[in-house]
Amino acid sequence: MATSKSKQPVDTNTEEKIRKAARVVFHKKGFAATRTRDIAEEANINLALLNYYFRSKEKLFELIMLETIATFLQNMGTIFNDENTTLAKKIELVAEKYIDQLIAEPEMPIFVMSEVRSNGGKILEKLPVVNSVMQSAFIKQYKQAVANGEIAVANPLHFVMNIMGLVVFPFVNSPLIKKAGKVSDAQFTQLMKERKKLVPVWIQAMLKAG
Amino acid sequence: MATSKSKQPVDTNTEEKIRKAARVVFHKKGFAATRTRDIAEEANINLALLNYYFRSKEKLFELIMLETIATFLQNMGTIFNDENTTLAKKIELVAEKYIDQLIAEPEMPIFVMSEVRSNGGKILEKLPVVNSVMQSAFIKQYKQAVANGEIAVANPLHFVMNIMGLVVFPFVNSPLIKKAGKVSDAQFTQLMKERKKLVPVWIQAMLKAG
DNA sequence: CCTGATTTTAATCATTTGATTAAAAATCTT
DNA sequence: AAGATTTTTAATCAAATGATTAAAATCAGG
Repeated sequence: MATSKSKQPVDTNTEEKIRKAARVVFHKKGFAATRTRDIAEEANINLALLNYYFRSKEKLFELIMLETIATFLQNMGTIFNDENTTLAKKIELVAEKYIDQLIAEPEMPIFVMSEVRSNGGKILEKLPVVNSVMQSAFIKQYKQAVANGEIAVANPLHFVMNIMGLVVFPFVNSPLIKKAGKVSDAQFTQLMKERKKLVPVWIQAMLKAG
Repeated sequence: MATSKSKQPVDTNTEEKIRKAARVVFHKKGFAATRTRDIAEEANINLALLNYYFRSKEKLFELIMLETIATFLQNMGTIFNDENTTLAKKIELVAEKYIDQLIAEPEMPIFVMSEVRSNGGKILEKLPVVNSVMQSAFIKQYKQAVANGEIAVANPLHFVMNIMGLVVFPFVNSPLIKKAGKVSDAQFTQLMKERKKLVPVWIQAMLKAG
């Protein structure tokens, strides 16, 4: 039976190699379009080892999916729930950190969104964190600002959708944007870096309008 | 051989029934997760008829995909290229019509985005329209406004990404938003209707900031 | 180095799935 | 209505794919 306390060097640890390969392939092609043979090839291992270490394609997939979402939520959660930063500062931090993360791993959101869809949203049940988003310090500060008359649109959901939309959408549609805008990969990355500063400014302008 | 000039009533036209079923199933599950048997079942036809009328799953899929994108581009294209409306009016119209369209067919964008991804963007080659987006009246008016000093951010790509992001993102992430925001389907639709008025206001506020 | 446990491999299964075929049924033409 | 054409059906194929198995190779402890 496979355990995680192997004594081999990390880069030759088979279990780890498979997990990393699975992450790459699943992120790129999604669950249905991925064949276990694709993962085996990416990991340079015998196909049977995939089942030896992870039982099934489904199990391996669920592991990768939960790992992917958890990493993301963890990063954002620390920003959202910091009691010592202002709302404006949180917006800056979210835009900056999130865009950095997406530059490093641009396929993440479309992967998650696609699978949540085909999954009928059932995966979200396994993520209790989702339920506490609206109780975060971030949202409390927003509501306070609304009460103070500093913000025009009362519903914080619009606010969250706006930030996420401005940050995530370009990455999810990068092929279209590159094609329509005649933009190279490097230029696209440059545009995204610009948005790290622009999104907070835009969000502030939106908060006063509405 | 199948022709399109059948004399049967439309709702019993087999070719049409298959196309509509294929649209439903492909939109919901994507290419890879869709089995031709799913489509046959949805259309209530014998499996072999799918190949009889459309040759292959790939051919049928490409038809649905191009049809889906073309319908969308056509609707947006008429708004974008109307010489007789102001930039502000175009923004209002795009938000309103696009959101209406997405309320009616919320799976459309995630379907297109997923497949463009797994396709490596090759489908975009078959859509020459994509290349002319940046030559639309919409973009010309934007550049003019920048020249007049009415708009702070010079690059119209940011502008397009912002509108699309604000409009499309909520639909693409509706399962997450409904779960995290504890929002029912009806409430979600109501939120989207609110955004028809809000998005143009926000965009105007953003244009002045920057 | 021997022995038992663990890991890896090659071969093979069983099922799923896209597609085809030949015959039957329905429709059209004259 | 007869004969030809088109459409539909049931059965089946072949390839792809997730998974298993039994044997071989490797490793760890004594």
